[in-house]
Amino acid sequence: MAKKSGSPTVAAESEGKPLDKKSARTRVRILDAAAQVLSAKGYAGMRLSDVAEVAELQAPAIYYYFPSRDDLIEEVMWVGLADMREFLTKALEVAPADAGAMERILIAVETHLRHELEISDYTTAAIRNAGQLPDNIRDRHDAEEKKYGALWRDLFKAAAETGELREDLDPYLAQMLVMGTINWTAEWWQPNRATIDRVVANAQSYVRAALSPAS
Amino acid sequence: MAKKSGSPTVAAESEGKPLDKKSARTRVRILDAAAQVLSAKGYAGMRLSDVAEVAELQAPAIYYYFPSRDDLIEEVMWVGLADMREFLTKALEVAPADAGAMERILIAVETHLRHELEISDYTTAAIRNAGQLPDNIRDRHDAEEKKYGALWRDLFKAAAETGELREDLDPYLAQMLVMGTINWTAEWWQPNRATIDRVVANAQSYVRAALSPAS
DNA sequence: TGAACATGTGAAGCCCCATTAGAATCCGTC
DNA sequence: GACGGATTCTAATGGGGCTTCACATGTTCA
Repeated sequence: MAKKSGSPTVAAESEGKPLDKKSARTRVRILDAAAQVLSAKGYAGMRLSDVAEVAELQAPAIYYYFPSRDDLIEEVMWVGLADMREFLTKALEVAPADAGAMERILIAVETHLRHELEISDYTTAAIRNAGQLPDNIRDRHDAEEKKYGALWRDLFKAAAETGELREDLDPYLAQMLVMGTINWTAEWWQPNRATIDRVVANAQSYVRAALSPAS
Repeated sequence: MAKKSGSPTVAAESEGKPLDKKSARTRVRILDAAAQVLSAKGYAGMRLSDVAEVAELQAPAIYYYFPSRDDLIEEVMWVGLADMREFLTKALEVAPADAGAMERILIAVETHLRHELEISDYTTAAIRNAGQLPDNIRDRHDAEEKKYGALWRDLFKAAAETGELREDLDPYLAQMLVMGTINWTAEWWQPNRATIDRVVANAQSYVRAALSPAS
């Protein structure tokens, strides 16, 4: 179940430090490692020694970059969602102006899936551990999750208003069912069983048919 | 996120011991408690002291019933899946003889959802922690999961053969997308947002439309 | 009643792991 | 080519949690 690590985007926010110094790169290496271990072992199962090993340094070095284990985890979880939201926002911005509500939903499906399956670790860490966080970390995560959900809610609201969503589906429930459809892919997808393109195509076809009124 | 505990069915297999003795009931109390804690805290986060508290006894007492923490967890995870499989098997057996392939899939959707949302803790524990188990526990779990997946695979195979599954969907991918649709409900459903009946109705409508060829 | 067996307890052992302390090493700059 | 900050290491500290052990309490049945 070991996954790829790469974290190309990783909203490099930090606190005003330059981004290309050796220091910054080490910080990212630690975050990547943490995402990988967190995704595989879960909140309580992630050990700093494991993270250190993946990041190729000694555990105490982590404290040079993060005040505590929980702070590191909080950052990973937050980046996972924030990155995803940024991705989706951008994707919707560049969508053709004449795209209908359903087409915008399908764009969101593709964006979410590609991000989830390609960038991966951060997102799967965020998804899998959302329910297991202690209260102190949960707050920032929940806030970010709400923002991401709001993007989707707007898409469904629009579809309901333009009649592109079947009447016998509750918009809220439909949204949750779609998010389940795509979130779950991270649990079963493996590169050797089907290409990402195939998964995206099938998921889009599936969602469009599930939501659209009979023509 | 605390959930209900109840474990009505709990395939009471054990090793030939009588089922109604005080002892057996205590054993079930411990299993129920473990399922609840496991579901909430994850594999590594589940503490025997938490389980003991929920089960209303002292932690060492658990060792009278289970050889180790891992054995207890293994049993919870296994029961979660085995119970579900039994449920689904029975539901398909009593299905009307003239039910089509699609109807049988919708029966499976309903059965899975009701079991997941009503019986809950065992299933959510099994679902959430499947990826975080150490190898020694994983084996029995994977084997059972494969059996459950086989039931679904047959349903989709049948639908593909009778033409009740759209041609542009890969049967395997379609199965995974449907299972995502329903598995994910455990992550967001709350009794106060929608009744189980509504969720079931929406999910069935969603899945049928997603899979069926345009009429 | 009392003897065997079934259940449950409290205290202690021991390993693992986050975290801290203090020193070593690297690296650019004067 | 050595000073100073940045970065990383090794070696301890301390608490938490699974597990064991020896004993208490309860229960069943002759």
